[in-house]
Amino acid sequence: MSSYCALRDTSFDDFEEYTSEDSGFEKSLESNMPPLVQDVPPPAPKKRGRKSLKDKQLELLSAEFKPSLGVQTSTPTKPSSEDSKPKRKYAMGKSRITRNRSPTQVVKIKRFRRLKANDRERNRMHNLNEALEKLRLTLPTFPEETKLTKIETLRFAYNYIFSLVQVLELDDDVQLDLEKLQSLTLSGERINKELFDAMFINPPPHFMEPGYGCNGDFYSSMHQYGVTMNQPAGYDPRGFSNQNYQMFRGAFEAAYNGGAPKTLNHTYPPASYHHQEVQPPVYNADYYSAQPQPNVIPPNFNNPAPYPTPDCSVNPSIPTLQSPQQQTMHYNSSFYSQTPPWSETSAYSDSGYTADHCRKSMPLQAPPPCQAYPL
DNA sequence: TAGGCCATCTGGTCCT
DNA sequence: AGGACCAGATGGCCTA
Repeated sequence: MSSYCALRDTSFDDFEEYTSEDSGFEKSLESNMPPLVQDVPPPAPKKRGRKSLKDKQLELLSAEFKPSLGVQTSTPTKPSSEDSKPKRKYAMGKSRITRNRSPTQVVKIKRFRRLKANDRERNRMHNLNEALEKLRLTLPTFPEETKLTKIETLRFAYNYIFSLVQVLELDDDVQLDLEKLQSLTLSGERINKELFDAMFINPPPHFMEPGYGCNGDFYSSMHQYGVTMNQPAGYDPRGFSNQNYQMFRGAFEAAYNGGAPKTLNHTYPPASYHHQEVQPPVYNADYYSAQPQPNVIPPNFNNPAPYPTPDCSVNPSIPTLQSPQQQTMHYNSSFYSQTPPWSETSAYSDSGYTADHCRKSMPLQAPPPCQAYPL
């Protein structure tokens, strides 16, 4: 994990600690202030974002605290205990910053701490963005090479995980590759990215009509597209036809094969599962690279049963993964940008259908938090 | 040029 | 006291 810090760990406050009794505070700043340089090179040049004010500020501070030639510039050492003077007792109500400080000194100290906080915040955001980038790379790749925005990445990740869980929960008696998927038609329409988008991810607004459980969801979309849903007694919205299941399964397998990480070791199920008494086995990437295993059902809120232990090491059926370049499914940005309809903050809630409504009208459950690919 | 996206700064709050 | 976290503000870059 890369990180950088524009300011050294040597804090102004520590520095202040052993100069607090130095009447020549300004002078000590000049001679003892740690150099304000970057320890580590900054991240790669950014495409966006304004030019950092940090550099200007640090330049100013550096100039202000720049040691003159011939002046000791190494980090000053704290005087030994023998040399230390008796501790001064400070007036009540005075902070370490304000005591014995001129207004100018207080301003400078606060400014220095502010710059340190800025640096920490910047580094924190870089770490956050780095984690988001890992998530972005975990998702199916984009032939168009359009970088997902942050919100798109998060929304698509949620949908993607949800979809994969749904696939795993379905019956697993169909083997379908991408070619077969692409040869299928639905209502006389060849499956293309627009139809895929509309069916699975981003149903058009006019599909958002009451009557199909959670409006805007996958099943509603399929129904709107004329998909015949099996509706046996005790209607289960997941029991759609075999052909439509094939399309669903194949589509997400294609995405799955195109974007699943290949080399990382992961643990699964999520940490929340560890709260249960049964200790689950550790799954590796091969497990997730393999075809969904029959009778291997991840626990959800309705099915907290223990995980079976797949023996991937001796399973010869693990398929060869497609590289992202081989993936032929095409998605555009809108594929990723929709708030999941089961989300509490979904735009669908504006139409009166909230996540709570979805839960009541559909037995589908949101997937458990997935930690298969730790960031 | 407006709007989206982003990085950064900033002050407040909470926690250790 | 100081760090982590958060959200609002600001301004730069890019695109339609």
